[in-house]
Formats: sequence, structure tokens, C-alpha cells
Amino acid sequence: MKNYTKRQKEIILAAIDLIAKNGIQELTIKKLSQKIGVVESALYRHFPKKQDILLGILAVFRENKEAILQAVQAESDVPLEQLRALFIKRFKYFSEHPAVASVIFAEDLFRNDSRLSQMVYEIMKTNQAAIIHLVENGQKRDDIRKDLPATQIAFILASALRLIVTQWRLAEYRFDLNEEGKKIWETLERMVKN
Amino acid sequence: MKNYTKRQKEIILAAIDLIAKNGIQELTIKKLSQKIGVVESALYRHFPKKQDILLGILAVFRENKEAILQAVQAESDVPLEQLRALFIKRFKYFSEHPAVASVIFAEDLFRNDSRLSQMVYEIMKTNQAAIIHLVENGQKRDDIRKDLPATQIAFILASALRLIVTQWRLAEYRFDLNEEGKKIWETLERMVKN
DNA sequence: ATATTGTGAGCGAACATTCACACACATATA
DNA sequence: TATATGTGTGTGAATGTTCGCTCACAATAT
Repeated sequence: MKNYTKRQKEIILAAIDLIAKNGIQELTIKKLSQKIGVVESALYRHFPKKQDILLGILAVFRENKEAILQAVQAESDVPLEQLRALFIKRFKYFSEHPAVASVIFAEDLFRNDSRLSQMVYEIMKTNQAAIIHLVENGQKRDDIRKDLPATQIAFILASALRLIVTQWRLAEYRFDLNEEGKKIWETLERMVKN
Repeated sequence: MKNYTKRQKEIILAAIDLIAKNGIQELTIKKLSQKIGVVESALYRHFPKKQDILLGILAVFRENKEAILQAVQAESDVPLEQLRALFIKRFKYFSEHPAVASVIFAEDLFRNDSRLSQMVYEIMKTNQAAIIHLVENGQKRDDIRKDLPATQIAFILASALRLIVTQWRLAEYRFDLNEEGKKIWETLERMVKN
């Protein structure tokens, strides 16, 4: 986000908001410019193509994932606690930024452009690698059971996180994500703990 | 699908194929009619609105889920084996019909229309209820651990299935879904087995 | 001969993008 | 200090394309 001007950030956040409302087809230059309060062509002073706005959205996601990961590692050095913190923090962030949650797991939005889908894939892989690493550390400390491959455990953790957020969004945010998320984490923890 | 004519089914399958290729924005009346081999307006002989084609797609999904569920229950009466069969059959079906896999978990495609999103929600809930029921039966027989709520176990099972299919699609079907799916199931089984 | 299915032209709306132009403000030059 | 030039940001009109959909008419099948 350091590479983006104030105005560009403003546009990116507005774009996320729009997409959250009704999917990617809600994001048109016209609607976006109206939300910002300028005329359509003014947006092209800040982004050469609409696509570049979408790239900006992905940059927000990546930055957020990295920030949470660092915070988690600073907070504790017990892998299982780090994993819990990772879950809790993610839910907290999504609760506070539903629009972001709305878009972050909707990979399909970016499927039609190779630059975009490549970036999605990269973010996903980085994130997964980080979780795998935490699980492996947990296994080394004998906190997490070793009879299951770390990659698979990490996969299952990530998949549950993802689905609960998806359902929360489909339910139009009608249940408390923090609460349900915590419950799911506790079940998962009991499944993988030694 | 009993309510649909031959031609309508043809159109629905072609529509699924198109969406699989590059997302929902690939599904236009023009492209669809070209794929079928008629002119655009001919489609309106079979469906009054584009939306109704999407409803047809959802009907295919629902029918498929119900069929698999019945087959699974006929095959065995041991819940854990039924669950395994459910997983394996789903992966097999998706392997053989990648286009369907491409669309079935992309709920966002239908977000902008209330009729569609309601149907998506209904299919999802029915499916989840069926899995919960199987898990509860497994717990009654002491095959599945009882210290975890059945709803949560079912949720975690479903989430893993969903994510592996999603990743398979994002990886452009480059890995063997049956194989990877089986591995994930085995890990899940070990997590929940008594 | 009646019902079903397909054709071709065309409609208005929405879309992303481009263009000439305007105005405020900062920086450089005389 | 006064003037000139550059930069950032906005406006309004216009472009070409694509979209879903309609309609009068024609071919085909039962």
C-alpha cells in the first residue's frame, strides 16, 4: 500500500465496498466514480485500467495477511497458541471489515484475468505455507499429533476458516463470526492436539 | 431434470461448460447460442430469461447431490463408510465432470439474484443436514468420537471437501482429485474416529 | 395444418475507455 | 515580484462494443 497514493487507496477501499454489496458485477467505473464523488473519467487519472484497481484490492489482502502473521508470531512462541491467535485475529478483522471478507475468498472474481488469478494463487500459497510451518513447529514440540501430515492438518484448518467466513457472508453477517469461529477453532484444536 | 426438455438440458449443460471455462461472465446468450449451434434468439424458445438457465444449472446440482446421497445409503449402513463413500463418489463425479465442479462451489455466481441465491442456500443446507445426520449415526454407534459436536464435525468434513475441489479447479485440474481427495478423507477419518 | 423451433434484424441500456479542455497550485525563470 | 511553465485532478461529451431481449417471419416436424 506504500506504492499507492491517498486517492488511490480511497478508490480501492470504495471498490471493495461495492463488490461486497453484490459481487464483482457491482463494480463498474460509473458506480465507483459516483461513490467517490467524481466523474467517470476522473478515475483514469489514478488508474490506467479497471484491472489495476482489482490488483490494488489484492494488494490490500496480501498486506493484511502478512500483518496478521507477524503479529501472531510476536505475540507468542507456542505454535498452537499462534495458530489460535491467527484464527481469532482473522475473524476479528473480517468482523470489522465485512467487505473485505466478502471478496477475499471469492477467487472466482479474478478468474478471467491471468495477472489477477496468478496473484490470488500466490497469496493463497504463501498463506498456506505459513500455516504448515506453524503446524510443523507444533509437531516438533509434541503439541500437535504427529500421525497426521502437517500439510493435511494445515489444509483442514484453512478450509474450515474459509468456509465459516463464506457462510457468514452468505448468511448476510447474521451470526457472530467471532463466536462461531472460536467454536470451530476449539473443535479443530481438540482434533489435532496431542 | 424431469421438468426439462431434451433441448433445455442440452442448453443447461452447455451453459455449465461455458461458466467452467472462465467464470460467469463467459455465459452470454451469444456464446451459449453459438455453442449450441443456433442463433441467439432461438434460446428464448426454450428459456424465457437468462436467469432461468441459471436456475436449471442449480437443478442439476441438487439432483446430483441427492443421487449421490441415496447411492451412498444404499451401499452400506455403517455411517463412517457412508461418509467415506460420499467423499469418494463426489470426487469421482467431479473428476468426470470438471465443469460442474467449477461451478458448484462458486456461490458468488448467483449472488445478485434473490431467487438464485435462495436456491443455493437451500441446497447447501440440505446437504449439510444430511452429513450431520450421518455423523450423528456414527456417534451413536461409537464409531465417531462423541466429545465433538456432530454439527462441527460435519462442518469440517464439508469444508475440506470443498476446498480441495476449489484448489483443484484453481490449479486447472493438474492434480488427481480422486487421489488427493482420498488422502484428505483418510486424515479426516483419523481425526474423528473413535 | 398446427405446433415447435429457428432466423435475422434491431432495440435500448450498460459497459470501459479516450479525448479536448479547464482550473488550482507549485515550481522555475525573468 | 511578476510571469511562465509544469503537474495533478477534474469535467463532459463521445466512441465502439457487448449485453439481454423482442419481434415479424420462415422452416421443420408431427
